[in-house]
Amino acid sequence: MITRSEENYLKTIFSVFMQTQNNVSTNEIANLLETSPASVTEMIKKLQDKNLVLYEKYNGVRLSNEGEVKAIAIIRKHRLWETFLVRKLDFSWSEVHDVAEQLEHIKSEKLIDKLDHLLNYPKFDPHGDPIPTKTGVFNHQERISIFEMDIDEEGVIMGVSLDNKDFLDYLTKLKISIGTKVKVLEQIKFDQSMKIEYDSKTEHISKEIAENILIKIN
Amino acid sequence: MITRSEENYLKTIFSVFMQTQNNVSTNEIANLLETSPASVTEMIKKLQDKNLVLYEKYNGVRLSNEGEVKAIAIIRKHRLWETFLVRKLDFSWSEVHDVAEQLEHIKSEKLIDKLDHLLNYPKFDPHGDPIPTKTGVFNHQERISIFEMDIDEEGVIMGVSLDNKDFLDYLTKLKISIGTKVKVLEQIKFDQSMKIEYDSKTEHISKEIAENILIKIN
DNA sequence: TATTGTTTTTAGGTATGCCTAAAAAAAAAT
DNA sequence: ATTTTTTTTTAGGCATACCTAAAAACAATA
Repeated sequence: MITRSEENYLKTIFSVFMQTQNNVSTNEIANLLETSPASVTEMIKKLQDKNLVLYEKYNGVRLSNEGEVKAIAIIRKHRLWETFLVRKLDFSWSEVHDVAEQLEHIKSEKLIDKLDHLLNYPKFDPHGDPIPTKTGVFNHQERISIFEMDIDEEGVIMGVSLDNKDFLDYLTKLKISIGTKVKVLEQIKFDQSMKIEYDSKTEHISKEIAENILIKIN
Repeated sequence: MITRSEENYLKTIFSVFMQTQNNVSTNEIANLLETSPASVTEMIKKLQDKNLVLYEKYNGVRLSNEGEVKAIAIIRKHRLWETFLVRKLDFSWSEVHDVAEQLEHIKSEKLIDKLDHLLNYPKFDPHGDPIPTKTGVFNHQERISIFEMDIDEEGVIMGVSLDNKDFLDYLTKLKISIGTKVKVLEQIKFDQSMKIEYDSKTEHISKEIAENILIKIN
């Protein structure tokens, strides 16, 4: 049996590795899970004993194949629950994270299959992140942030890279959501903020906002 | 913060007290929770420190008002989740227990309110047990078992008093469900089994089955 | 290369929720 | 009323998942 805590470690290691493609450091895991480096070392050893991670002292950690399967299953559950909360229970996209964080640990294969069916096998969650299939396949969509777009370039918003309530609430206030068509009008040198156009209006967004809104590429 | 384990103790104490109206013994809790009496004593002390139970050494335990509110909230969650699983995810009534046992511990008032709304504020769960309202009010329905009925007496099935997979699967096989009208035809002295009539057919059921099917009274 | 600074690990503790075995209290039987 | 049996509690341990402080390893810089 895999514990809730172990599941959280696997999820964290998976998502950092996805971004960096490098072994994940003890410190980084400790920061993300808001725990001490010492606790992380201890837990990693436990995960190693269970063949869920590959670990060498002082050299970070990565998931084993088995660990990756488990991590993807948790991510699948998290994203399906988020989709359920938004679509069926009228949660806003800024409210779903904490609840999904709990629901993702419920153990029942049947439950998650039925949920998937109820939602009609969604490919993306409310934040635009891909929902892996039962067999662990991600529907990958190349995305870049608005910050990386060129002047006059256009794109369609496909997701966000930050799951923070204030950020998401602000986007809602700006009426920016998945599917919105945007065009970059100007980039201000001084603070790297940007002027963008969408829904026939212009808005001025900070660098931090621009960096965390993702648009489709190709 | 109340832990998952504490919640399970409260739930158990509540349901035993409901049936017996007496202080609940250490041993009984231990049996129901499949733990040792020593662990129960220890936990009860912790619950006492949190003012969730009233406890005197060697004299059993009962819930405080605060503990009862908490217990009812958990039962509400459990029964709403069971209703959701059956109505929305096509679980059979024999499959819901274990999953609901996990889901009942999810902490989110909003989640449960929304679920209640989605299900249109159900008053009874799939086993015919009342679902307390948000304010803790039970919709009480007087029920007796088929075993307690007299010969030629008729009634409508309102629920079951046993949440056991084999039992519920057998009822499904017999096409006995909530709402079914039944009439007692005969009671066999020897083994106290019964002949009953429903849906224009007769069936022969054991004492144990008859005891666990509940019909409406008055 | 030696020193300084950072990261990681080890060592030793804590709270939770279990356990077994033994002691104490209560209940039942003689 | 005393003995026996049952129930409950206490005492001492164990695993999980955290912690802090100190030691060890690694990385960066003079």
